Amino acid sequence: MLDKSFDPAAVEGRWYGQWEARGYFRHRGDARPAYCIQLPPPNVTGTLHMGHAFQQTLMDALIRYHRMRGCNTNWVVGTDHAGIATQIVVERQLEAEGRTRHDLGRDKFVERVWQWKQQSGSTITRQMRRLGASANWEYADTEGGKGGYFTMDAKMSRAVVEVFVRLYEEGLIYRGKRLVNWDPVLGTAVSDLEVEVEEEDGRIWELRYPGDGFSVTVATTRPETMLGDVAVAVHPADERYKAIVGRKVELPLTGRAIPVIADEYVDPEFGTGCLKITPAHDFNDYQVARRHGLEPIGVLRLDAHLNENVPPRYRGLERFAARKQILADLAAQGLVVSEKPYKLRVPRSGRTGVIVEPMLTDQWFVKMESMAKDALEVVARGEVKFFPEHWTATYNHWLQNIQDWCISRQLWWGHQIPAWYDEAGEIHVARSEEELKRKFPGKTFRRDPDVLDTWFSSQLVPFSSLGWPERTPDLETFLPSDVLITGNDIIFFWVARMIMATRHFTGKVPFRHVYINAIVRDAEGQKMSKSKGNTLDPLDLVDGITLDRLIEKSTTGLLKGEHRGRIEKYLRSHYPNGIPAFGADAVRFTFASLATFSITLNFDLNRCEGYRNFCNKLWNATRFVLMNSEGKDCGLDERAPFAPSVWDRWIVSTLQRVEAEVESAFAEYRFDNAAAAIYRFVWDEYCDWYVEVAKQQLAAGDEAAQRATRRTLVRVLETALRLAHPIIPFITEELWQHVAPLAGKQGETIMLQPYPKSQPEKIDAAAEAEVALAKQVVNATRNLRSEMKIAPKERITLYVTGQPGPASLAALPPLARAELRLVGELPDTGSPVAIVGPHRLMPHIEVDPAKERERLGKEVARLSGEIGKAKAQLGNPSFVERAPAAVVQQMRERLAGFEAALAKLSAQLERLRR
RNA sequence: GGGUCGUUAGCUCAGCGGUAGAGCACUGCUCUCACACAGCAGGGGCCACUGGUUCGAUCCCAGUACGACCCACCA
Repeated sequence: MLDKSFDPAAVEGRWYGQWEARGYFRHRGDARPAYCIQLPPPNVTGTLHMGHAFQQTLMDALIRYHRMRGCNTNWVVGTDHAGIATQIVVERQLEAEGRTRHDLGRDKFVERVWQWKQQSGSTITRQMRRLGASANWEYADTEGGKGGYFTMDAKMSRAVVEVFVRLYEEGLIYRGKRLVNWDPVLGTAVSDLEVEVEEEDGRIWELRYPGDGFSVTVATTRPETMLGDVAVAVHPADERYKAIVGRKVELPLTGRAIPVIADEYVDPEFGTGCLKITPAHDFNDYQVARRHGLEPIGVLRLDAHLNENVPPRYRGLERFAARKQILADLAAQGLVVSEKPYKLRVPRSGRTGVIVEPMLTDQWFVKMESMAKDALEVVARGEVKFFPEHWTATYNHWLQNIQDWCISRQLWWGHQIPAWYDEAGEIHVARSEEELKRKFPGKTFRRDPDVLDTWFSSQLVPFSSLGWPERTPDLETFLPSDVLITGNDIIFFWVARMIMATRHFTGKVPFRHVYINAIVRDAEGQKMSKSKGNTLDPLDLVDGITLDRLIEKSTTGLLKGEHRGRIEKYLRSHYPNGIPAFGADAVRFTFASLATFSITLNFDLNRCEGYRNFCNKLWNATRFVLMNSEGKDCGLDERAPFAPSVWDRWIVSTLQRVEAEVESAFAEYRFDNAAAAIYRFVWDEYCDWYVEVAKQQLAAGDEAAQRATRRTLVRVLETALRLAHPIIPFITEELWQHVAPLAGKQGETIMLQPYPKSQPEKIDAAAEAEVALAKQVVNATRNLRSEMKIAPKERITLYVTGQPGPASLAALPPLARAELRLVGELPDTGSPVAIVGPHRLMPHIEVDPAKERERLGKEVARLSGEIGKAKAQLGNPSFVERAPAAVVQQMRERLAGFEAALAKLSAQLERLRR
């Protein structure tokens, strides 16, 4: 016997361990069609946030759906070493101990990161399990941690080296001194994508550079870079400056003379039309200088302090201190023409938030042009499709304007670049140092200290996780995978690069579909952020949390103390009683219901509560069915007399439609529609109508009718559980264990049962039409009861004209609490009347004739209005001529229906007037 | 500067050429033998604005306003 209400904690605890232990999540080596999803590998030391929970819910729903549809499913999971992010975390730990990574040295530091990884590495995979993720944990898992692959484990690393070497051999990887974005705090290059440009309030200065008998005025937002100027540029067509092009000006504070050059890049309309050229610290200036054969002069050290190329006075100054000093010195010489507030776009490092400097350094790059072209083509050909489709434009735009990718990072945590330098400084790229030593006996080599951008290894995941470069059967079976579910923020970082890399190395696309999931916001549509206190921990929704604990959690580890008060206030007003335990199924159902093609998803706790209630509804419906079916004849013996009612046929028919609806919803990735279809069927149809009628059929029917009712109750429920399982796995498993035997089903788990398939032959249009009318009749009667303020418990006598069918006859007594009197004409009592299709309904009660006339008068007015509108439409000749015949016909029928109802009502009103 | 998405009931969102929908919230009445995490009934919308196309527009087109996001080299 089931408990009186659904207790998610008890149910969830029972199932996940068993599923995993019995190996249900694993792929098989058989001939069934393959279905594969690659999880975007979360940071190994990360914790689960709402975005993960959302994505994973969708992935798990698809995996479970396809597993039940008979596919050989393989949800490939793993974790990412997340170079910069992880290194920062460990460096902060060291900082707290008063040490830096340099105190430890590279080997010890890397060792320490591994320790941190071992210690905190399984958090996120544990959390995924709590949400029911049926991932293939043991797959691609060389560390035996049942957490999938790790991007730095031996197998994945081997693929990284292989890819690097091959690209180098193909001439697609090169090393060179280039201007790159430099994070002076981390001391590493970062890629364009890792730089976030924000508009900020700053200043702009105009500086005068004196020449012989003339001077030029240039504008700058970064005065400290003037020490590295190599020229002043003007537009070639600018009449004001034609005379001075080719002449020299003195670069103040340095005594250097620099030329005035002419270049198309300069906008003569902006400022004075003169532009200082600092090639070592500006991307545009770098290009200009190259065109004019000017050598860059770097003035910044890698830590963004001024270097030895500047006058002694400024050497060693930090960049902003230098700015101050330089401005003061220039002002003293009368060379600062103006200083104004200015909105400028400041490039900041995505990880540290520090202002990045363009810095001339030796770095490794990948040539992107040819691979990008191919990646554009496979999408254009439809081999990879985006959902929603408009993301294709974003993808295309980036690839059409792609720059070479700087892949080297001056970090310690990551894949060290497989390149060595011999004594002569010659570069050798090889699979290992041993290979080099065999090739060049006696030589000594020094390995390049740089590591690769984390995305360099992530981009290989679609094939490296399947065993590449070995030609494994899995590579054959599961590449391409079926769908990638990920956020729009990593279309460039990851999606595009996976397509390029996978195409290049395997000739295949990595996945056929890309579903770009919505960004999870809070209920008010605000971005979730720790400093606002509006983040939600998915597991707090599952398990519940008290207000005190929530405040404690949200305010520990904060950097800025002043946020604390605001966060606490937010939490107290939004969660005065903490968060109740909704359970994993409710959280999943909420995510599915909110998964429209919108760009954002506002996670509303009220919705979550509603879907917890839905789970409880399903639980109780099952409870009812079990109470009435266990130990009784549920029609398992096909030979026993069996008399299904029109309601029985109707619910089975409706089920077929819902099955079809869910199937197309999944095919279109419309999880919201799938969830809504299931919700409506279970609650609005099965519980609200079928179960209520079934009560009557069980109480009053003969043996054959009872058998048919039980059989229908049980089988429809059993099917609905399977239908809902991909979205709400725990509760459906628990309930299915009880229901399945009554439906004659065997099996250890619902997970491996076949998914319900719509059977069109079971669609019964006649039953549907009859039940639709019966519902209207019941609703109209209930409406009359409510309007007439008849007590809910009171049974009424109801006169009905028009020979009601069996569906109405069965439903009216229990659902409208009415004793029926079938009549040809209504008695002349002045009781209220409702008109439904061919029927007139009249509860036998005493009413105030005046009030009843008023009520009928309102209804007459409403109908007259509708008739007016319909007549106007049909009276319009161009409508009748041009609109499709079916639409016109529909309008005529509508009008006829209104007119018939109005005639009956008018007659009734007339009678009241007598 | 270029681009994408959005603006529908109090809130969060479906619908996308022919009678405006859901969940939650709200208002009544019911603790009725599966469920008060419930049942029944009900109120609530010039579908942002302005034009156009059409017999007909929330839906298609153009523009405007507001909002969100992405890309971009103006010192």
